Amino acid sequence: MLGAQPPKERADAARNRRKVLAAAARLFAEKGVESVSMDAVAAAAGVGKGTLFRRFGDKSGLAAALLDERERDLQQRILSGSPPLGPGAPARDRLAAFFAAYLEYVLGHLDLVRMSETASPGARFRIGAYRFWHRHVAILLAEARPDADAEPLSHALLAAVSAEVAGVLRAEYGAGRAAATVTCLVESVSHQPRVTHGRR
Amino acid sequence: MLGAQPPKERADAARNRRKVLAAAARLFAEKGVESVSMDAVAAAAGVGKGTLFRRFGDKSGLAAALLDERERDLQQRILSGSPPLGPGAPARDRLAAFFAAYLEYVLGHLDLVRMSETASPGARFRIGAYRFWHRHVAILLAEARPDADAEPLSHALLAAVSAEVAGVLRAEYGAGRAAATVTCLVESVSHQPRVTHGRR
DNA sequence: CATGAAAATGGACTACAGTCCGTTTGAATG
DNA sequence: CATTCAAACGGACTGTAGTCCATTTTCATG
Repeated sequence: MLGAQPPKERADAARNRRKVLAAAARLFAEKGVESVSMDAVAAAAGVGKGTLFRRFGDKSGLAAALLDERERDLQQRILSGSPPLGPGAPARDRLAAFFAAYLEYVLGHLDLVRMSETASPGARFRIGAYRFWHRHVAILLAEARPDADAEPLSHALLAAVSAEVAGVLRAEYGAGRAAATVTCLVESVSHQPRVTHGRR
Repeated sequence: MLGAQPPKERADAARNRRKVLAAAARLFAEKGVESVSMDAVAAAAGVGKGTLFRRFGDKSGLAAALLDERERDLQQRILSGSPPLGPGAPARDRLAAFFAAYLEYVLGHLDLVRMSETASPGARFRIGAYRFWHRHVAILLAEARPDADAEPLSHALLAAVSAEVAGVLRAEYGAGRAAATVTCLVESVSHQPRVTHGRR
């Protein structure tokens, strides 16, 4: 009953998907993500434009597909790696570890991630991977700060490590201060507030 | 020595600027910001496309120009209004007040602000107004949390009230929880952390 | 292996942002 | 008022994202 739920992929489709991903990876590496047009990718891959868009939806989808492997790696380390990134450590520590690792991931593929987040408006929140990060953070946050509204707060924290923001932080202050800032933010939020009994 | 530093604006330029802003405001209100093209604005204003772009740079510039008045109002309330938004209140309270007011401003003009932030990549951080908000937050933060790196942290906090994030927060959780979340975030960050002497 | 329907293909087509440059206009000067 | 030239103008032009649909390919079935 389990198994190949998605009703298979036709042979020509698989072949073309590989051709496109290979061509896109090469072109992006050569000329930079920004300056490669979808026409150029289609031409280099030897497929029609329609094929390209049918398969990947838009430019952000193509970028997301290229990031997929790296993403899965980080997801695995979260789900079953060693603490504090993986299970076993206190929620606060796991949050800090996740944000540090995620920031490193984003900065390591900045242009691709930016493209995957900004090609179409709101793209960031529709990507499957974002749901995963959001869920992960929300669960940890609910544990570390049971008094807070974990789901929306998770969006708010993740905003600080979007490609645009992470890129500006590194460009203006350097990778070290960027990382320290994210850590500071996350630690500030993941501690229970002092009780503010009585006086305002 | 003070005064008209910018060497004046020619009469035709001023006339056209007014025509464009009026036409854009009308069209945006009628059809929604997203679905109005720059061609349509130029046609409705009765000016050429070149004029439109010469004056406003790009679509995000046009949106920013339309927001200008509302923005100045908020800036005035911050610089010389009554506390806690204006001067006089403790930094922590001013931060909370600013973020609440800014969130309300963003949500009140969501489409325009989104356009001003996302029309071109990185547009958000180049807009003059962003510099103002960033500076304001950084100064207050430096006072409330002298141990933190205020400038980058200010970017990180402002990320939570970008049009994209604010829009998602309201769409998914409603305006009330969105506001509470931003307040929670800001209050968490603007309190000195407990000293974590010794362990870990 | 023949067949036929669903899936995939490719490239012409549309719509839009943004550029370029020859022409027009405003206003400062004598 | 005539002259002059920098500033502003406008619309044709370019490059790109994304759509559409007539044609081709795959593969399950008999």
